[in-house]
Amino acid sequence: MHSIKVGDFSIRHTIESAQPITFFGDEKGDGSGVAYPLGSSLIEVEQRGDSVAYGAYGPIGRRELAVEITRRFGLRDDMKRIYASIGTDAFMRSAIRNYGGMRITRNDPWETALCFVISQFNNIKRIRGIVKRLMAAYGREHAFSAGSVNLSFREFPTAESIANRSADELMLHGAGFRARYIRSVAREWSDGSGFGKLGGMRYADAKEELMKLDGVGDKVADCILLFGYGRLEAFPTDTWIKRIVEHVYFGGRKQSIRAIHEFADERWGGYAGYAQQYLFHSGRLMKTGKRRAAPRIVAAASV
DNA sequence: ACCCAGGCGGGCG
DNA sequence: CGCCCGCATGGG
Repeated sequence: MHSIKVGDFSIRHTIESAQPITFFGDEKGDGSGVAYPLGSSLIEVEQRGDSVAYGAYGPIGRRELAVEITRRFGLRDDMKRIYASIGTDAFMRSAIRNYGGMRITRNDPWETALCFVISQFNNIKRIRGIVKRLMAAYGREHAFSAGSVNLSFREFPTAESIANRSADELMLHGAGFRARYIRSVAREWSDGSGFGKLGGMRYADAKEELMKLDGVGDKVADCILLFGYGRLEAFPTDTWIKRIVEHVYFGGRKQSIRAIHEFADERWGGYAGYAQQYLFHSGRLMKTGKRRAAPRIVAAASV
């Protein structure tokens, strides 16, 4: 295990805020860490105080691993600057106080796309279940043994491996009416049309490009841009965010999605994505009354 | 038994 | 455009 020191970081709040990494990672019971597959390696991360310990099983090199951890958990984000930028009202400052250190994770674009296509009109528990079953069915399996340690895990399924499946087959894993969206997006993604270029495009253009996909609308496109491409100006507006923004900033008056986007852009600009995550997490925990919700262990790959 | 979930596409006025 | 509807499934 290697270790680095990081300030203003909470792996627990980051994981519990239900970003893509939690959809396929195996969380430690106390929220202090997570294990997740990256290609043919299994990455482990654990926080102890202000230091982050990490390690990996598999071929990933030490340098590559350090880059991965830093990127995946947004450890280069300037939180002081972000807090100052978005913490312009009491509600947001309270969210920052309660969940400070929560970062926007940077995940693989395809994996993010799949997770959030599945997320539509669905609940987080079931989203995780569906993703897990897809991983079990289509993810390449890897096994490691070193001394007394034996472990196996599966990769996240590639777009190609899902594109070849029929919608009917995908339904068997509980995907429901999203099965045809999953298949369609996987086909487009594996067609080599190159969603890599989205990283270099203007935000509005990249979003428009994503929304051409069958099953990707305004909200899912923003999730892919935020969590998959690190576009911090994206402001995914789901039912939670809509309710919270209406309640906190519009005195409970109903707003259109468009109006909420305009508001977010004007108020939080380039860090709207961070504002969204703090709103989402604090709002959701308030509603469910689970201010200190303990994460469920969804372990399949145990060490 | 019900109700709803990190929406989306399609059809309508 | 804005609104309304149906949608597979399973956990609470």
